[in-house]
Amino acid sequence: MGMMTIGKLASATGVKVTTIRYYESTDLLPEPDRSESGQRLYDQNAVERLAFIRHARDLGFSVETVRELISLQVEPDRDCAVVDQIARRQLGEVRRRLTQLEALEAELKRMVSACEGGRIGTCSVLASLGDHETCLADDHAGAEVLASPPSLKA
Amino acid sequence: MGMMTIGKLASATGVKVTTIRYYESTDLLPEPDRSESGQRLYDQNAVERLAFIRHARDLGFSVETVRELISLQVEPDRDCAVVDQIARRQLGEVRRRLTQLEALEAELKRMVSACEGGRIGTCSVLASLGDHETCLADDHAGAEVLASPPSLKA
DNA sequence: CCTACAGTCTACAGTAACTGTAGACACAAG
DNA sequence: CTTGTGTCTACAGTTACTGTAGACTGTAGG
Repeated sequence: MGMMTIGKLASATGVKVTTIRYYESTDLLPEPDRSESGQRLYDQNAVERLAFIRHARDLGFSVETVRELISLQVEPDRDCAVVDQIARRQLGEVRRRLTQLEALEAELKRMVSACEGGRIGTCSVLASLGDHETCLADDHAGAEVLASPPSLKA
Repeated sequence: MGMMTIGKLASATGVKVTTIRYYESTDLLPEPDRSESGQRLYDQNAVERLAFIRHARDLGFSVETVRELISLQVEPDRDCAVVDQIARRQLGEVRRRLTQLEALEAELKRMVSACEGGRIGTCSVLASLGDHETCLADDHAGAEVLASPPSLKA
C-alpha cells in the first residue's frame, strides 16, 4: 500500500501528472524512487509534501515562496515569525487584489447596465473603453489580476 | 504637433515603449509611419487606439478579446449585443475571482491570527498549509488569481 | 562643430508556471 | 494476445510581456 504511481499521486492530490513532473524538474519535489521499469513510485510522504505545495499554491503563494516555506519547515527550531511574515505579506497582496477587482467589477457593471442594445456605432461599452477619463486610478494591474487561469480552462 | 515619437506616445498613454512595439509586432497596433531615419511616428489616432487597448487590458480583457473588440469597432452597423455579451462574460469572470479571493483572504487571516510566535516546529501557519482538510473547495485557482503582476514589480 | 547622453532601432532570449505533443515503452483486463 | 490506458523523455508552446546587446539618432551644452 505504500507505493503509488504518478497517476495515483495525481488523483490523490488533485495535481496533474505533468505538473508533478514539472515540480520534480524544478526541485520542488525530490526525485522519487523508480520501479524496475523506470516508473516513478511515491509514498505517503510525497502525498503530504505535494498537498502542502498545492495548498500553498491555491492560497496564491508563488512557487518561490513555497520553496522558501519548505526550506523553513526543515529547520523546526527557527523563529516562526519568518513564516508569519510571509503569510502576512500574502494577505496584504490578496487584499490589494481584492480592492482592484472590486473597482473592476464596479466599472464593468456600469458598462453592462449602460448598454441598451443599439448598434455598435453608438455602443456605450465601447465608448467607455475608449474614454480614458474613466480609467482606473493609476494602478494598471487589470488583466494580470485575472487572466484566464490554466486550471479553469479545462 | 501631430506626430510624436514612441517615447511620447508611451508617456501619453502610460504604456511602455517595449510594450507598444510588442503590440505592433502582434498586429494589435498598425504599423506607424516612420521618420526619414526610421523612427516610428504616431498621431492622435494612435493615442486613442492605444488608450482603448490599455483601458480594456486594465479591465482584465485578454489581448485576444481586445483584438475582437477592435475588430467590432470597425463595423459600426453590427449589433451591439456582441459587445455587451463580452462585457458580461468579463464581469462574470471578475465576480468568480472575487469570490475566490475572498475565500483566500479568510483563510490567510485565520492563519495569521493563529500564529502566536513560537518555533517553526509548532507553527500553526505551516500546520494549516500541511493540513489538506482546510483546502479551498475544489476550484484550485489560487496563484493564478494573484500571481505578482508585472506592472506592480517596478 | 564636438561631445555627451538620452532616445530609438532590430533581433532575440528570458520570465512564471505550467500545458501540450510526439514517439516509445509498461501494465492490467478480457 | 490484443487492446487500451498509463508512463517515460525531451522539447515546443502558452500569455503578455520584459530585458539585453549592439548600433544608430536626435538634442542640448560648451
